[in-house]
Amino acid sequence: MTVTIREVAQKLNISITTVSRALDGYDDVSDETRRLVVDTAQQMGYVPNRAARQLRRQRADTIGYILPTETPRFSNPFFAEFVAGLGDEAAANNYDLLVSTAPPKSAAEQEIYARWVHGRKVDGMVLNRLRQRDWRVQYLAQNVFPLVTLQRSLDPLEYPSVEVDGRRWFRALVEHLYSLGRRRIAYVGAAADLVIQTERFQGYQDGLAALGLALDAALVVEGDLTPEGGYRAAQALLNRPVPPDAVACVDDITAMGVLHAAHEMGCVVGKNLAVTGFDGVIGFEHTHPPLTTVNQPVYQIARQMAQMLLAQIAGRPLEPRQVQIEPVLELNASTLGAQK
Amino acid sequence: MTVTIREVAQKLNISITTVSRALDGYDDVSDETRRLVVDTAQQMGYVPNRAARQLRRQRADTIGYILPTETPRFSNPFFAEFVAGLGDEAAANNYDLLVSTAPPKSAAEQEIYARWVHGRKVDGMVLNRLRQRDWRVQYLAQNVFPLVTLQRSLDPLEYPSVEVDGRRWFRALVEHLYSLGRRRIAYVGAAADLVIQTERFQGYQDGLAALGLALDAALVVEGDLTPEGGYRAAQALLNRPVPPDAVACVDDITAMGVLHAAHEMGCVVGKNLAVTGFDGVIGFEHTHPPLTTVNQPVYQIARQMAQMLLAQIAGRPLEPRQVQIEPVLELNASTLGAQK
DNA sequence: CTTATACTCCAAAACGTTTTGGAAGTCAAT
DNA sequence: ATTGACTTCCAAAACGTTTTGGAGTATAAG
Repeated sequence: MTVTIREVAQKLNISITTVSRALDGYDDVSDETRRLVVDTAQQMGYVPNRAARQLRRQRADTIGYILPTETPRFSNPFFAEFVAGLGDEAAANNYDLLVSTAPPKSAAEQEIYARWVHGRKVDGMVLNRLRQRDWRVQYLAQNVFPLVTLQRSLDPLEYPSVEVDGRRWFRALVEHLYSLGRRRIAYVGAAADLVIQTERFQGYQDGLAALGLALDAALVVEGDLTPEGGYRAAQALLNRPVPPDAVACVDDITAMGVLHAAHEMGCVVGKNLAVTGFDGVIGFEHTHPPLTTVNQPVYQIARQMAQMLLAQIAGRPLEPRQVQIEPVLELNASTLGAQK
Repeated sequence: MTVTIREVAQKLNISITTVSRALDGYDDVSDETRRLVVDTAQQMGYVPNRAARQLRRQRADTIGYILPTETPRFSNPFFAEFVAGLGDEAAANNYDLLVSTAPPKSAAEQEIYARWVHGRKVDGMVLNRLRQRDWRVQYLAQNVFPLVTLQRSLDPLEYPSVEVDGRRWFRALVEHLYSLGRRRIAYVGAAADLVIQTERFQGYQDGLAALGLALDAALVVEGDLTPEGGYRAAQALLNRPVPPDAVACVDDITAMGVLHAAHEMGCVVGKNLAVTGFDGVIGFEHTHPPLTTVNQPVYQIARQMAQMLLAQIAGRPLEPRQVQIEPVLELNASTLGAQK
C-alpha cells in the first residue's frame, strides 16, 4: 500500500542506503543523485515509516503531555491554548505531540508514564499543575528523562522550568484592591498541595501584611478551579455576617462563578464588591463586568516550554534553565467599576 | 537502560517467543510458564517497545486529531473537553492520542496528514469543524483510511459520524425567542463554508419561516467563533436604526462577546435584549446573565467518536454508522429575564 | 608509476518486537 | 510398537529504517 524506501531504491537502481542518505542530507551523495532521489521520492509519495525510524534511531520525535482531568467532564480554555502552543512548537520542529488524560496522582496516570517513558513512546514530558511534592518530577528525574515544568515543585531536583511569579503578581492584585479602598479582601483558592495555590495564597498574605491588614480565616475559602467551586465559595462568603468587599480568586474560571453568585445575590460588581481573577484565559474581557486579572501569555509559555524541552532532548545546552515570564496586570471594571 | 524482551527471556532461560506469547495471552503456553513470565516481566519493569511492536504489527495503536487553530492564540474550552474525551476513550482501549495543530485548509495541515497517514503514525483520524466540501474527508476516504467526523460534509462518501441536529435545535432556540415575544431576531454566524454555520443558519431560517417572520439581511452578521467577533457583530447590530430585540449566536463563545457589547451599550440582557448561544461550553451558566443555549455533551460525543473509530480500526462491524446525539435546551436568564 | 585524497556509493548489521511453521515430548488409542 | 492428538515450546524470518565500515573510481600529488 504505502511506498517504502526499498521501492524508491529499486526504481532508481540504487541502494536503499543511498536513498536514505540522500534524503537525510548527508554529503556523501552527489548532487545529481540527490536531486533524482528527492524528486522520485516526492513523486512516488514516499514518507518514511515512523516506527521503523524510531526503532532504529531510538527516539520517537514526540513529546508527551497529560491533561489533568480532575473531573470526568473536563473543560478549561487554559488547556486548549496550552496544548495549541505545545503542538505548534512541536510541529515547527518536526516533532509530534502525544496527549493523554488522567486524574492527577491516579494509577492511570502512573501507568501512562510507565508506558510512555519506558516504552520510549515519547522523548520528553511537559508538566504543569505541579504539586508541592510531585511524584512525576521525581519519577522522571530518577529515570533521567527530559522534562520541563510550568512552575516548580519543592523537590530539590535540577530540571528546567518556565515560571510566572504568582506570589508577586497576586500581591499586586491585592494592593490594587487596597488602593481602591477595599479592606475586607477575601480569597478563593484551590487544593492546598497545588503549587499555584500556595504561591498565590502566599502573595495574598504578603499583600495583606504589607498593607497592615489582618488575615481573617473567615475570608479564605477553598474552591476547585471550576466555576461551580467559585460559585459556592462566593455564596458562602457573601452570607457571612460581615461579608467581604472584595474577592480575589485563584484563577479566572473560579472568578466566573464568583461573578455569577455575586450578581445573583444582588451585588453590583465593581461597586459594592470587587472581584479579581488570575490567568488571562479566553474571554476574561468579556465577562460582566470585564474581569481584572493577571494575564499570562499561555500560548507563548507553552511554546517556550516545548522549545526548552526539545533543546534538552537534542542535547543542546540550555542557557537559562529557568525562564521567567512576565504577565500583565489587566485592570477592568470588575474592580474599577463603571467609570470608563 | 530500558529492559527488553530478550533480557526477560534470558533471565528465565526461555525463548523470546514464549515470553511474547505468554504476555499476549496465547494459549500455547502453560499456566505455570505464563505466571512466571508475567511476574518476572512485571518485576523487571518490562514494557514493550512501541516502535518495534508497531513496526511488526503494522499499526500504531494511536489515533490522531488536529486542533483547528485559526488564530495563533487559540483557546476554546470546547476543544479542551473534546480532547479530554478522545484521550479518555483512547486510553481505556490502550490507544494513544496524537495531537497537532494547524490552521484549517493550510499547507501545514496537509503535511501533517501526509506524515501521519502515509507514515502510518496513526491508525485513524478524528475530524470536526467540517467544511461543506472537506478535503480531509476526501483525502482519507481516497486512501481508505479510518476516520470519524462530528457532523457531515456534503461529500457523497460513506464514512461514520456523530451528529447533533444543529438545524432542528437552532430552530428550537428561535421558537423559544418568539414565544417570549421577540420579533426582530438577529443572527451572528461564522464562516459560510463551515457545516455548523450552514446547519444552524438553516435552522434560524426555518424558525423564521415557520413563525411567519421575514428574513432581514440587516440582522444577519458574520462572526468568527471568538468573543471578539461576537462583540463587534453586536456593536454593529445594536447600532442599526432599528436594532434587534434578540440575538441568536452560532456558538457560546460568540455569545460571550455579544453579552459584553450589549452591557456596554446599556442593554439589559433578558429584558430589552435576549441572547442565545449554542454548544453548552464551560461556564455558560455563569455568564451574566446565565446564557440560554443548546447544551451538547461534548465529552460524551468525543468518547463516542473515539469508540466508533476504534471499532472501525479493529475491523469490528459498526452497527449504526451514524449516531445522533440529543443535546438539551438550557433556558436561562439571558432570554427569560430575571424572573427566577 | 605509485601513492594519497576525495568523492560516491553500498552490503550488511542492527533496532525490539510478533508471527510462522514446525519440533519435541506426553499420553491414549489402536 | 505404532499412530494420532495434544500440549508446550522455539528458531528464524519478517517489519522499514539508519548507521557502520568499507569498496570502488576518479583525480591529484609525489
